[in-house]
Amino acid sequence: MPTPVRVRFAPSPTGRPHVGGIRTAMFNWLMARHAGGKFVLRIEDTDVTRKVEGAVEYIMDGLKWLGLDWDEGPDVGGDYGPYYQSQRLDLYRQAADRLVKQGDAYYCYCSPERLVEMRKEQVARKQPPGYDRHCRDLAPQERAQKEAGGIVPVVRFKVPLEGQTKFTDLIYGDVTFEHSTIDDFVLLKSDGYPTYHLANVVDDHAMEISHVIRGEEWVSSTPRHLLIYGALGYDPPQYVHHPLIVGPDRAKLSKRHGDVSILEFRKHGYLPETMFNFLALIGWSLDDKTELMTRQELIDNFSLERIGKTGAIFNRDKLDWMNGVYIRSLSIEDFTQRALPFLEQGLPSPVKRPLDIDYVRRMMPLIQERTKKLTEAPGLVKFFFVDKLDYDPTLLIARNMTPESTLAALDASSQRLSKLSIFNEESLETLLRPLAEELGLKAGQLFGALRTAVTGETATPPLFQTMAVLGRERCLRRIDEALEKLRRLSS
RNA sequence: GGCGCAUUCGUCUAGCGGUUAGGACACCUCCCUCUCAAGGAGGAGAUCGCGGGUUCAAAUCCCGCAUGCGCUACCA
Repeated sequence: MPTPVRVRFAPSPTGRPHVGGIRTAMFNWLMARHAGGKFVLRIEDTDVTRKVEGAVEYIMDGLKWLGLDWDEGPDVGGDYGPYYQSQRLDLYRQAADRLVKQGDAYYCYCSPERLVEMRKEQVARKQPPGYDRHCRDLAPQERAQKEAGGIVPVVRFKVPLEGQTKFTDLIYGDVTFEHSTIDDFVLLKSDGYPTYHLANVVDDHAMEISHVIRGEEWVSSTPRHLLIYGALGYDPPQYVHHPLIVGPDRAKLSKRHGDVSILEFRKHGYLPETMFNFLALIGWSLDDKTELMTRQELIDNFSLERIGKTGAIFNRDKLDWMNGVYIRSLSIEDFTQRALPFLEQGLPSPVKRPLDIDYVRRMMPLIQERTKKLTEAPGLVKFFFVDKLDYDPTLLIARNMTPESTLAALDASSQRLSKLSIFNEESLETLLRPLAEELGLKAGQLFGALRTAVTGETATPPLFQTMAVLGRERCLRRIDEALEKLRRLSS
């Protein structure tokens, strides 16, 4: 029987959840769900200096938003806890002690200053920087002396001087590293916390992780991990390194490329469905044509073999397009509910809150297919709410028209409109189309003038539907105001 | 500098010895049309990083080179 699939997402709580990290989590999650395995969340809070308050909540928030639920983790527990590395310090200490006792690791008393200096010299001499193994073979009395001097040592791994470590990555294939290129890295820091390398190995083993799916930035660390597994006598997991998401300059995507937190995307009006689908498609593909996939389709079809090998630029244009597709696919009620918070937030402050939900419901169908991001919604419906429209009066004058002809057209419209018995899309169309002809105008000319008069915009949803939602009173008042503007313009 | 990995339209990608190198976003044109969208139909855009091989045949296999990225911390 093959070992059960157990994968993990192991973020470091140093800030808001980066889309790259979330994509790593997603690949792990997809792997678990596809194989019927377990997805565990483990918090790697071993760097006290970079720890950010609230970061764990941000990370969980981001994961939950995308529906990446975990079977084991800090909040839900599990048989392999605790899931905060800061609560597993004994385990790392024991492992480090054992390695020292076995002769696979040693105490190092070198000061940070010495290490910096050493590296500076190495670089100056064009030597590869790396620990010079100063403390690797310290005599017992030398050690005692350092200890007596109050120096708290770190524990370093004793990397074999010769030989090589090979591994087969499920994406990149066979990778080989010469031991001579690996220096004696730190396992346990002087503050008693482990480094990533030690903690990662100890925990992945203890938690029976079957596949380590992580970013490509970790491939050069993998031989170190393998060396630790070997020294500890553990069987290593399968390694799966995936390519990174990069910025337009092809460098690893980071803060300096702008908003990279998954939470920012939510704030900017992207749907979780979009992000899920889009992120899955960066570096992974099903075939030569399928791009729009539901969460379930992604689970069903996911496979490690179809993850590519090259870093991908995050294509905002395509993200926006996809978000539009998902927005259009929403039921009108769903769309309304999702857009509502953005309207409450984004409409001009004089607009009374809470918003009149029935009124909102009537305009939402008009903007759904025009919305790419939920943040655009307020701008698209603003004219339904504001009292005074503020626009350039010359926008009222359509092509081949004058202030005078526009005035006449609007005036005629106003009179007819006030006498219209039913004020809906149909009746408006049957009234206004013939009117245009009667006035000797093209439909576009009359409608254009009315559009601007009634909305203050030149691009809006279809005129009759828009007017129907606005209602007769508002329309007539706005046409009056437009007439006023025109008169001021010509005088 | 060292080590590792990568390299197909502007971008994301399909391709796994024989294809007119396919699709998507963006772009352009046309249609629809009261504007804007959406939708439909087209178009342009890739000598598959470069140079050598192997082979009847290479984007696909091999070797060099170039370029890019990653790592090179008591950070992850």
